[in-house]
Amino acid sequence: MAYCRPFETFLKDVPRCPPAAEVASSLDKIVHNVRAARGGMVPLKAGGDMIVYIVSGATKLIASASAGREQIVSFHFSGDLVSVPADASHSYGLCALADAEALVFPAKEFLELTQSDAAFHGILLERSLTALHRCRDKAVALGRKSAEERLASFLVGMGERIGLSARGNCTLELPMSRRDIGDSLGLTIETISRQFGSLRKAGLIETSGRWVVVLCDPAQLALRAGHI
Amino acid sequence: MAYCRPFETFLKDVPRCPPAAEVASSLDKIVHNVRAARGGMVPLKAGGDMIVYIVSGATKLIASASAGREQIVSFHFSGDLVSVPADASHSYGLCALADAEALVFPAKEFLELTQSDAAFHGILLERSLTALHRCRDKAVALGRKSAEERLASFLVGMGERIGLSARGNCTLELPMSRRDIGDSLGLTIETISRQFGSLRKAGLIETSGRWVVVLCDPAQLALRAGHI
DNA sequence: CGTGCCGTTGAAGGTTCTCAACCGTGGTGG
DNA sequence: CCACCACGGTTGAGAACCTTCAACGGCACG
Repeated sequence: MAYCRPFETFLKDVPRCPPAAEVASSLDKIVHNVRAARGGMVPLKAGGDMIVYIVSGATKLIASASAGREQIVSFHFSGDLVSVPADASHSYGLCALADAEALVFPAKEFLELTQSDAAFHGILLERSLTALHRCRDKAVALGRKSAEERLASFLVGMGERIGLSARGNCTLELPMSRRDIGDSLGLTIETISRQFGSLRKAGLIETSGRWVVVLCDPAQLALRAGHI
Repeated sequence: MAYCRPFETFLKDVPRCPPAAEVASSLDKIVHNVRAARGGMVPLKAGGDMIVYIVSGATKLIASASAGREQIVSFHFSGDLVSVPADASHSYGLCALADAEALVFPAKEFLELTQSDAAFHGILLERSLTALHRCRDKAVALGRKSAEERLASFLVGMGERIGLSARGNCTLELPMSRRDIGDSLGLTIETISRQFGSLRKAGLIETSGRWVVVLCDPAQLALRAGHI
């Protein structure tokens, strides 16, 4: 029964109110409980879109274009729900930034089984719209912003999602490498490094080691991010 | 009662099966029937996210970053459902490419009212996931692709959505200007023009006037688009 | 203490942007 | 009817930003 616990976390976390026992048990039948070590791919059964619930850890959703180029489409943390398409213009995969535990559902069955539960479906819709809005903001950054603006934008966004705010500043423990940040912002690691240096020199951030970043003035940083 | 017809189109087009009369009449109470002339903004009541159904015409969803830079996030044609967020990192607006007619719903009420209709909500979820997947593919293009690949990607995508296929080629009547294409691909009009020239010289497309593009070999074009 | 990975820094190069001029089309008015 | 203008698109030259290539530094691990 210990094997079951992540699924129970999922049931408690995602729907606003617990789904009918029947729905829960049907979902339990199609779920795959998986783990991935830091740097490894989250194993997704081939053949169809998947819905993945991140139980613990942190992950990146990677799209591969031709010629080995990789674009990180989004980062996901525990509690997030990710839709991973199988057939698209690019090939997608989910990769662990830190040791991760996830629940994998075939999307088609997942959506069919939850359809009877209006509240549950409502949550799914809400979450997918949030994901869409985030993806659009990312598209704006990739399409129209300079390297500095992209990094500022990234830091502000991460601050809002996983930062610890205190007295006007925000401390951030990034789970991803410079390379990951570059692959997410459409830039190279060198450019990321230089922009970190530039923001540091401007007094907007402080860094300590590879992972910790302090946003000294998030509002000012948001301005530099080109946000409205 | 003639005023009512777009709403009926919506009811017939969007849900797989007609919603309960009660749901339909509640939706009818919150809908705003709007029009926008070519080049004009689709009027959205301020104060909250909106869901817009495009009855006829063609539209672009624009995000404004600071300094007047504009990024076209997506194009939408008749039958499409668009979510327009009010509070985001950037300011969004819907603009008509051709004279357009649309139905505007406040998102919150729309989602609440349709929640009781499982099939309807299912469709909404499916459509928002499609939008998310398209947005991700766009993010890959903006983050990791050259100008030529972006344009090829755009043309292939438009071909799939609004092209007329015939004997291995695909004729496309674009409703948007070169500037719009540039704003969508994160490039300038000059670069768009040069890449059109380059694809024309390569024999992959033919153009006639401003609007008509023939994709001579869509498969080859998809290869140039850097698709997997 | 050596090794390997990640991050930083510097110099050269390339793709796209910016600026500018020119062309073709469609609409307007004399 | 045709000249004129406005607008969108095309083409060219130079500049800017980011990438590429390369070397170096620091931290973790064996």
